[in-house]
Amino acid sequence: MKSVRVRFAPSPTGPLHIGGVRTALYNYLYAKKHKGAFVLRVEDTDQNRFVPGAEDYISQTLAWLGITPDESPEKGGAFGPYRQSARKAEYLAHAKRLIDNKKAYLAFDTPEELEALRKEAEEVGERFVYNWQNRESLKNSISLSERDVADLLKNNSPYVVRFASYSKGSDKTLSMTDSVRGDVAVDASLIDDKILVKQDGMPTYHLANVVDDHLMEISHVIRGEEWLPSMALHVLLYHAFGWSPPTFAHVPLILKPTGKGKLSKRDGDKFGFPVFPLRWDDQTPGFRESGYLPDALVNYLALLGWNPGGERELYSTQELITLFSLENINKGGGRFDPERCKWFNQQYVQQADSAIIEHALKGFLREKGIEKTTVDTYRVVALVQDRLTLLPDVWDEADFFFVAPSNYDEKAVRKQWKDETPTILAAVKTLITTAPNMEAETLSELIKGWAAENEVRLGMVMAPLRIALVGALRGPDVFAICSVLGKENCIKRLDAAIATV
RNA sequence: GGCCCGUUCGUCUAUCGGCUAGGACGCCAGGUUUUCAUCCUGGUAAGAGGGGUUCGAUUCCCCUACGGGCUACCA
Repeated sequence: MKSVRVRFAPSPTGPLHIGGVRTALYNYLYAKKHKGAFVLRVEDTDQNRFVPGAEDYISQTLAWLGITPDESPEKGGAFGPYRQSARKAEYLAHAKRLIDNKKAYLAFDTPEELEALRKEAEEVGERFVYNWQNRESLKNSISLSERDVADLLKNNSPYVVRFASYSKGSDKTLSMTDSVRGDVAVDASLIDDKILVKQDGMPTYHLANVVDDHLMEISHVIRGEEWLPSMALHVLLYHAFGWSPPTFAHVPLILKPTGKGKLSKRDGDKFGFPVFPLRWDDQTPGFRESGYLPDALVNYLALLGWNPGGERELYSTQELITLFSLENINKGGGRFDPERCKWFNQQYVQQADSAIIEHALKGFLREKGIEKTTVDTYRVVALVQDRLTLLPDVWDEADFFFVAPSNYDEKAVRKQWKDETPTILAAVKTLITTAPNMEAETLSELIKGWAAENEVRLGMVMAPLRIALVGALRGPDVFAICSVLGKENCIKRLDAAIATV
């Protein structure tokens, strides 16, 4: 049994899309499950669309998510180079091999000529297809005499290399198997003569992809559904080279939350959720900047389009590896559901090591210019962690620990602030001042005891106390807040509230 | 237009011929918390339509509808 080698092969044309992230994840899970290799190969054969920084973005994303490649441009490996631009000679040699075997040919038709033919066909309601039916009447090394071809080459006439995908007499039906979809049959005579080498001497995706997958000994090609239509072409190419094709698995697309089509950047802007893993180009924040935990994203993405069966929702990456299988990938496209994604994050944030939350909190303190504080951030985190969904929520939940209220929630005051409130708070202040310690339990007993003794309804104490300390009716247990705030802070805030409200 | 792929609650999904169609998100209601959130309990809601095959179809086959992808000297 051949060892498992899979690859993730993105083009560095911009930030990695969330669908691409999931494809990478499935590749990773499959590789790890079978103790195989996960290869990152950069497909930068289109010089026009190349975007600087995109490759770096891809590796950073994979690193952040913990789906790190075993072989990559950065890391190297036994099958390098891993950047297609560095493998040009390999592709040209293979193209030549095909030409020598009459499986490919030189085509001299200019883009303008082809455009004209397309237009012509369109006018009669048809489509121009460059294939076995007309290749002998077009300008190429099959139709032209050897002499004409030699002349054209001598004159440096630009040309491309085309694949003679189908020729008269070959088998028309091509039966293939896809691990996700099962048997797929295609009429080979309908496939056009795809360009293998462009005028600029660079290979197209199809050539480079097939050559590399073979040379890199890729056993399973797990890629997006958008490639399903070219599976037949690729299989034909493998045959033309005399190679046996790898196993294919085409994963469904990720669709926008509502409406039609694929998930796009606009959807994120519209609904207010990230669509890119990391921030790109100072634009909208990515999942990382929005406070998503990598494991949560991985968990959500894994289950969007794949399911091991059963009723569990939460899986560690290790469990995903153990359970993963190509056959359990769904056939239909799935909508990205921001709410559900958030729920996964909430689950992970609540289970997270509190140091992660504390780190986020300290980031906010730095950002707000709060250099030193008497408040213990560790204790704050313990109090607010289970109230968080996204990491930045920590500030919304804990801000009042570090910044005394500058105003008091009007509605709360109107409802809770009575004539006798200042007197009650003054008494509470005395109790806190003279308390033997600042344990929440001690304060609770002290204040509740005082209220009972003096026949003051507890509600008359608790709500105003909370308003005085927090500025509104929100937050964790009020005695816990007192405890973490410390004696001095409590007294200051009580004084301020009594004076201002 | 042509080719290919798909279709179970609003959304993600379980079911691999026996179903009172299960779980999760969301939403609604109740409880806990003298606040808010968390949390707990309950509720809401689905096999696109039509033909077959079968004792029996969500499950297998066909047609239609709808959705998606591809149709570049882009990947």
